[in-house]
Amino acid sequence: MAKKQSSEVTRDLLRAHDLRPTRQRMALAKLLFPKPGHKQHVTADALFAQATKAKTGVSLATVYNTLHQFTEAGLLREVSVSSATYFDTNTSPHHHVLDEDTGMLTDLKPGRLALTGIPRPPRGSQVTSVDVIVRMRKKA
Amino acid sequence: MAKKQSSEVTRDLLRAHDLRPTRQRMALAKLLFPKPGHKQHVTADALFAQATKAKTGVSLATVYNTLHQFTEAGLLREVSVSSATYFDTNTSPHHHVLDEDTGMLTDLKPGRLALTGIPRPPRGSQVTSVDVIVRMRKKA
DNA sequence: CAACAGTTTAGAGTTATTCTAATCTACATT
DNA sequence: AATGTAGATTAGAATAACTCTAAACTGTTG
Repeated sequence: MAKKQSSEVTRDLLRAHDLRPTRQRMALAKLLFPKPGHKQHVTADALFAQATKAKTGVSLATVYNTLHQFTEAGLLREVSVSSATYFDTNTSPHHHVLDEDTGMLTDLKPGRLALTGIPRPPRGSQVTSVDVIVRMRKKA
Repeated sequence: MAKKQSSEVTRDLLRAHDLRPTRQRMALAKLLFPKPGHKQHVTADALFAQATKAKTGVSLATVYNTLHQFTEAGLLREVSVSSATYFDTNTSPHHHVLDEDTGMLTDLKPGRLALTGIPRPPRGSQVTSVDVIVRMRKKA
């Protein structure tokens, strides 16, 4: 049986990452890490919905705060790009570098970055695009 | 001197892609393709600002419509991911497949997809992340 | 040049996320 | 154990990037 991670374990996890074990963080951590090794992808909205269903008193703002705190602590990894969409007049396949400080997007010289092993799509589906975005930022 | 692409050339470009050469599309095409081979990245907002500065009467909605039409026509390539951010409890480096029909994000088996030739960041900068997102969708 | 399909538009609506500033709480210290 | 306070939470407003709607306009075809 998939037993829920104990409060004690969760508390220790938070403490180990310098996060005060508040009621809200405990609840969210239990949803995110029900047991060691359990992997999942979650959006802020989905997590908020789960927390709400579980009658945890947690606001959406707290879900966002917590997800970012957990990410900073290394408990989560964020997957996304700048929310803006760029349109590139270069229509040949190539990849991009995004300067997070300025928002500037530049092409990666084609051929420099190689990508192999793109999975075959299931029958009836097609790969619409493969985007590689290397994000760079000034050192703190 | 970098001469602006003539109206004639622009008109032909649009016609060749089954797009009526309206005043608005002509203006935007000239901004996007000032001369053959000129490559650039542009956001809807930035293009709208350019068009506005050039005193072209073009609405923001038209800029969006036009960018998408040009993309469908193959004149542009869109660079972005789903606007939502996902948080992944798997913090080890790996890449993702996004099912565009359902919004479901799944991990790519590590090792399957290999990435080589990631550029060295300029001094003082660091690579914050390298995201590879393979997008799939059901065939039309 | 009439007619209509295709296009444009202002402004409202949506979605995902961040901000604000007031309230609350964990916990180190008394 | 009570207290002080830095840290945390919250409701709701604000923002950003689009998308939608439905009315007005325009290229093109006959």
